Amino acid sequence: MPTKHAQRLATRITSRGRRLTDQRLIVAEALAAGKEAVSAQELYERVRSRNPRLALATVYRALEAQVESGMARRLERRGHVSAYIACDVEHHHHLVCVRCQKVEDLDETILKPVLRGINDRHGFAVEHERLDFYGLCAACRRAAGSTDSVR
Amino acid sequence: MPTKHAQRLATRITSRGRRLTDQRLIVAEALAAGKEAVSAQELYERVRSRNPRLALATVYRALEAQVESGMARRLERRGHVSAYIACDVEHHHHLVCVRCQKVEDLDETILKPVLRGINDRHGFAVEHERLDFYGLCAACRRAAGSTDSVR
DNA sequence: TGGGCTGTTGAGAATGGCTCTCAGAATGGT
DNA sequence: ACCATTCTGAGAGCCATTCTCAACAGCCCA
Repeated sequence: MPTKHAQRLATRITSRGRRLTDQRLIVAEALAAGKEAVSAQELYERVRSRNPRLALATVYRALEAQVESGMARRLERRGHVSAYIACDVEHHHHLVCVRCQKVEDLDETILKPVLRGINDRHGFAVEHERLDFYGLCAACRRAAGSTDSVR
Repeated sequence: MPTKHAQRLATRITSRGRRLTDQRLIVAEALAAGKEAVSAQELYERVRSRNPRLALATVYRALEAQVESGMARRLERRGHVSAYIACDVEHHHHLVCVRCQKVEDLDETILKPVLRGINDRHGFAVEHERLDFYGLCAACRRAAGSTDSVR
C-alpha cells in the first residue's frame, strides 16, 4: 500500500528512464523525511536498521541519481563531505543566523537580477553557485538591539 | 633582494603573528602569480622543480594559513578537491569557470540590491557572505557553442 | 649575539569519503 | 514469461587531505 507521498517519489525517480527499485525509494523517503541536510553516511546509518542489506555504495548511487534528476541538492560540508537535501521545487539559498543558528530560505526572486547581471555584464553562464549569507536574523537583531543597517 | 611584491606578501603572512618562512613565501608567490584557481597538488607540482625539498603537506598548510589570514580564498572543485585563489583585498566574490578554471571578480554593484532585499524582506542583517558562482566564462561558452541563456 | 622557547617542516603513514569492480539479482518492455 | 539492460551488495581501491613526530628554523629577549 504505497502512500501518496511514495507514489510521487516513485514518479520522480523514474522520470528520467531510471528504474524503480526498493533501494531508491528507501533512500528518497529517508531523505525527504528530514528538513536538514544529511550526509550519505548519516543517511545510511539512519536507514540501516530497517534495511540491513542495503549497501553504502547504493546510498551514494541513489543520492547521486536524485541530484541528477533534480530531486535533491548536494551541499558541501566542512572536511570534504557532501550533504544532501531533498528539493521539492527549485533549489534555494539560505540565510544563516550566526547567533541562533536558525536557517531561513532566501527569497529567490531577489537573485534574478544578479544572475541576469552576471550573464549580461560578464558573459558568464552560471551553472551552480554557492551562496550563503551569515548574519543576524530579525529576532536576534531585535534582541541585540542592533540598529545597524545593511552595509 | 626581495621584490616589492614579496615584501607585501611577507607582511601579510606575518600579520597574524605567524612566522615568515621560505616555504610560505614560495607558496604565496606561486599562488599570487596565477589568475586562475589552483589545487594544492597543482601548486605543489608547479613549485616542486625549483624547490625539490618542499613537501606537499607544507603546501596544504601554507594555503590553509593564507585562507585563514584572508590572503586567499578556498573554492570547491568537482571531486572533492579544493582550489585556491589569491585575494588582493578583502572579500571579493568570484565567477569560477568550471572549464578553464579562470576566475573573474564579480562586479560588486550587482549585489547591492540583493543585500538591500535581504534586509527589507527578511529583516536579516548580513554580516558576511559566501558567494561564488560556478559556470562557463564567456570564452569557454563560445568554445562550447552554448547558446543557453541564464535560467 | 647567542640561547632557547615554540612554531614549522618533511616524509611518509594514516584517514576517510567516495568510487569501482563484478557476479548475481531485479526491472520493465515486448 | 523472456531477456536485454540496469541495479545492487560487498569489499577492495582510490586519492585528497591530515596526522605524527623528530629535526629544524624564526623570533624574542637578555
